[in-house]
Amino acid sequence: MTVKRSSLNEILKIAEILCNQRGVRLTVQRRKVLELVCAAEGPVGAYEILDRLRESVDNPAPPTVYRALDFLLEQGLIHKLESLHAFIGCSHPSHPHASQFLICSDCGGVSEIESSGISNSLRQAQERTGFKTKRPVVELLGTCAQCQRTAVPKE
Amino acid sequence: MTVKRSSLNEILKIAEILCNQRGVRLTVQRRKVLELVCAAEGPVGAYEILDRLRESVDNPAPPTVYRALDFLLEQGLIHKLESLHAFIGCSHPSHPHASQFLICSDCGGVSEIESSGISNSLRQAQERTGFKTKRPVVELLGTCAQCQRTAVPKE
DNA sequence: CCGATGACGGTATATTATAACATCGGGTGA
DNA sequence: TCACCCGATGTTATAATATACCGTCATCGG
Repeated sequence: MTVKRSSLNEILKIAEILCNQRGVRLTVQRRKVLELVCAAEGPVGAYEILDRLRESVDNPAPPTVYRALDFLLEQGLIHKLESLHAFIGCSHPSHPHASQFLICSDCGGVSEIESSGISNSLRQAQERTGFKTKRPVVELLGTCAQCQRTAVPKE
Repeated sequence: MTVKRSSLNEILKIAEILCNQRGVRLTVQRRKVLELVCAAEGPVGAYEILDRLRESVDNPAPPTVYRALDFLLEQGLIHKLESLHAFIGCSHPSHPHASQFLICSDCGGVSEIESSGISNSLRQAQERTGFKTKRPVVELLGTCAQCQRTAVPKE
């Protein structure tokens, strides 16, 4: 269910191809921001990206980062984690999809899952209500299996 | 599926009872903030609450509002809409539950639904992954049935 | 060449949220 | 009664997140 993360180079190559196919430009900044987001261990905030961008760009300002992030979001190359105000690389950008996120508050780790069960039930709810979803936000905040084992046994 | 919203007085009464049962204090500020959130047409931001609070409190500061909101969230009397940075009264505070929200970007309306299908599929995903959810965030951003009809027919 | 468009730089500021510390008030036990 | 604790509140300042706005530049199609 959990999707394996591709290597950075792989991701960048896919991104390049996708943008070409779609006739949109993966410019230097956009590419750099994508790289920073995907290279990160976990989710990264916009200002964290901004900081890391300082190493390769002269004096970047917030709009620079946000513009790139907006583009990458539109292209489905990254996701925004609303509950964390942070961004994370998409595990499988090649096809459009609705993802769900398991966010561990202990270790900070995030798993992107793509559960057909969840997608189906969401779709059914939409059919019942006539609501048309543009962007689904499904984020489960809690404790991952690993951290549950590591946790203090009693207390 | 959509839950009818109770009247303001009803809500306040229920809140009072619940807090008594739980041995927590629904103080004047907390009650006032709950009232403001529930009286609002749709979701309200913290600073919007702050503004409205000025009418009944001398010179309220952000922490006043956020503290009250935190309390109300803990007690399940309101919900936070992460994707809007806004708060909304809980439609059915009497029992613990996981809600989902349909957020219309056209009219700004929000429906709270409680779909067993969605809950079940989320639970299944948790069982598969061993993840333990403390707080689920399920927000569908899009267009409500009403606004789809109202929308420009072609374009 | 011209005009349109999209990307970018840069400044300022809006918006959302919390840190830190002082105070107050009500209950509890000595 | 008094000392004490603790939860709630007041107050100031600031952190963190996000966008408005405007000018410039490059590219592309006509």
